[in-house]
Amino acid sequence: MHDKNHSAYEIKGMPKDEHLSDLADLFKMFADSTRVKIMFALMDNELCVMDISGMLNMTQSAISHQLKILKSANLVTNRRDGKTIYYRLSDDHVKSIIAQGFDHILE
Amino acid sequence: MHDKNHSAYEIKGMPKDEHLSDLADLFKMFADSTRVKIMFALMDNELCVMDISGMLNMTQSAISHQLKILKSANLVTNRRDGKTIYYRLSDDHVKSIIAQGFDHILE
DNA sequence: TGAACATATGAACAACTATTCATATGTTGT
DNA sequence: ACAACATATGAATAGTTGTTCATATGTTCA
Repeated sequence: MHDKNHSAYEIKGMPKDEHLSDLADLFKMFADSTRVKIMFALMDNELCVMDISGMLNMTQSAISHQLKILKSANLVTNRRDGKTIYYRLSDDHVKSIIAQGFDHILE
Repeated sequence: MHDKNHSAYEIKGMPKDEHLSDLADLFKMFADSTRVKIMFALMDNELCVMDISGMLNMTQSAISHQLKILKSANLVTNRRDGKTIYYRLSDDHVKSIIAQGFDHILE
């Protein structure tokens, strides 16, 4: 049976559109394999752009663009040391989100 | 070897490209606010297409297309009861992935 | 069988996105 | 100041994706 008089406001526990949009935006960051690879690479150590570029066998520009996107989402931060800029994950949520994703895949 | 795909596999602890692609594909499912809303709506009860369509104030077609995508990713399943087809989440990973995402946002 | 209902589907279009290429910015050592 | 290096950035492009519209499939009941 279904109730035709349901309105959006009657949905229990449904967060506001704004929050659901933010949630989707967060997952967008993990929805590209290049970005996932970058985050995976940053799990253990901080790395500079050329390190990542070499590891993933992709151009410096492509990596730099993606790092900018990840930084704008506050998933990575960086520090400058001379000419080199080292990137690292900003917090442990990144690790746990990726780990949880793998849990789902490897079952 | 200077095989283009070889270098990525030399990274310690870096899963294979195929798995990282699967991971990104999984997160793609959560990277659209319509799909997140649908999954959220299915957290408590199973619902038919028109229920969801009404809740989200979107066309039946749009919801049906997205449900097909979610089903192809094995995130939802369905059962037919007469004319109506009820959808539900296929497992609890969906809930925990969304919950983890919210943890990150609400801090 | 036919009408009403519930859902699925294909094509088309607009919006978005990741990469490439060329170039700019910023840093170090000479 | 200049050359070499490391990274950032803007524009262009190709590929992807979500929604709409029209229509098809499948089910129930009279």
